[in-house]
Amino acid sequence: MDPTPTRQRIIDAADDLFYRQGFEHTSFADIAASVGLSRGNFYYHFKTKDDILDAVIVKRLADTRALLDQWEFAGRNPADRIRAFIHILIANQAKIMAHGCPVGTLCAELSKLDHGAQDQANRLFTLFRTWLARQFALLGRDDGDDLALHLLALSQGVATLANAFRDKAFVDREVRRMEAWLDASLADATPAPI
Amino acid sequence: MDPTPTRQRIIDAADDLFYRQGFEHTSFADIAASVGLSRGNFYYHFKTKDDILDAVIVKRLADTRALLDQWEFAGRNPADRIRAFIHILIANQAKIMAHGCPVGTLCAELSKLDHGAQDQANRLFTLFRTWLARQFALLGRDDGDDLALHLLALSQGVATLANAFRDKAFVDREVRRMEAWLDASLADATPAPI
DNA sequence: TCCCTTCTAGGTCACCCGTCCTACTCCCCT
DNA sequence: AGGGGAGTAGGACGGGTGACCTAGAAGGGA
Repeated sequence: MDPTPTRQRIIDAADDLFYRQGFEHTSFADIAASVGLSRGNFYYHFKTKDDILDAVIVKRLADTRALLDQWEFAGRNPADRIRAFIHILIANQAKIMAHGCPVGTLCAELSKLDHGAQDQANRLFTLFRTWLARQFALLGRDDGDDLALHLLALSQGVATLANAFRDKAFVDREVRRMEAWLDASLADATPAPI
Repeated sequence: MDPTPTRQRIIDAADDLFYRQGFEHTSFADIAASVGLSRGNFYYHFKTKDDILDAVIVKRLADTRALLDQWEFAGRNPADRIRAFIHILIANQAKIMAHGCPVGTLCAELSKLDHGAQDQANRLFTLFRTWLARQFALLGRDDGDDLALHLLALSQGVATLANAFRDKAFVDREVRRMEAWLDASLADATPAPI
């Protein structure tokens, strides 16, 4: 029998296609072909396209929470956990160079569409933000949220430029720069200049 | 008579709509309504939608070159010119919080669409990149391109998060951080940690 | 005056989209 | 054996899309 139910297979396929092609540019036919189902049958599982988007965002939120929990468990200290975050740029380098950051590009697209799911998608950012802020707070920084946003912004920008220039060396350089910045931030009692 | 020819008015309207709504989500009807023309008449000015996109990118390239030339002329030294770049985040703050960076969001969308105009759009990034790299080089840095990409990446990320969180204070903080980083980069003979 | 270029309005065309309906198959439960 | 729910296939629908055509208005030059 089928190990994963059809509904989940639809969500997985939509997740991947929304990432690679964008939400608006992905049609029911695309998802149907990817899953191997007939087009019209989707109505049984999802009433509208927005319902699929909601399900995809819920899945991404769950996946992200699981990822953060894993880092929380595996990292011996907050600094190592932050390094784990920085290293998604390396781990997902090929995908990021091909399609950008899944979170950033989705939020940007929904903003252009003035879509009602914007707030839900932005919660993906918030997940990383609060998690990073807590790690910095555990390191004794009282400006944890500020540092979290800064690191998040830099990684977003690296993803955007990596997508545009497809430059592997650039990503590697920026990752090293972030690691050096992290070390400097921890060494200083007072906040570093950047 | 009309001060600006119709073709230019179409390009201007498309430029604005592509920025606010995205390229794919903007239809001929949208542009026609914005300009005040009939729908079918577009074929006379532009054969295809891609032709309009090309014209919009050409216009943005020209506008960007003019902006960089203005900074080149007005800035007393390279450091002031780089500060002018940093301050577009303040000057265009409202638009950026509403719709993100025009360059970054366009390149990201064209990447998802696998559109043939990707390379042309990426030249917008290259314009800023080479200009910034030259300013850093004039300041005696031999890693001007690296610094240029870093500053470009950070400003892209700030635009992305500003669009998601609509947080004015965050943008102001990051601008101050960039200014402090610039000052530190100039003071050091050796490259700063970040 | 008449022509000819430039520009415009309005409409048509085929296509694809999201949505929705109905008939059918399969399989579990009684 | 038979009933019923879950899941599927295929197609129909209205609407919007980019693309395209044609008739005609406007205006300057010969």
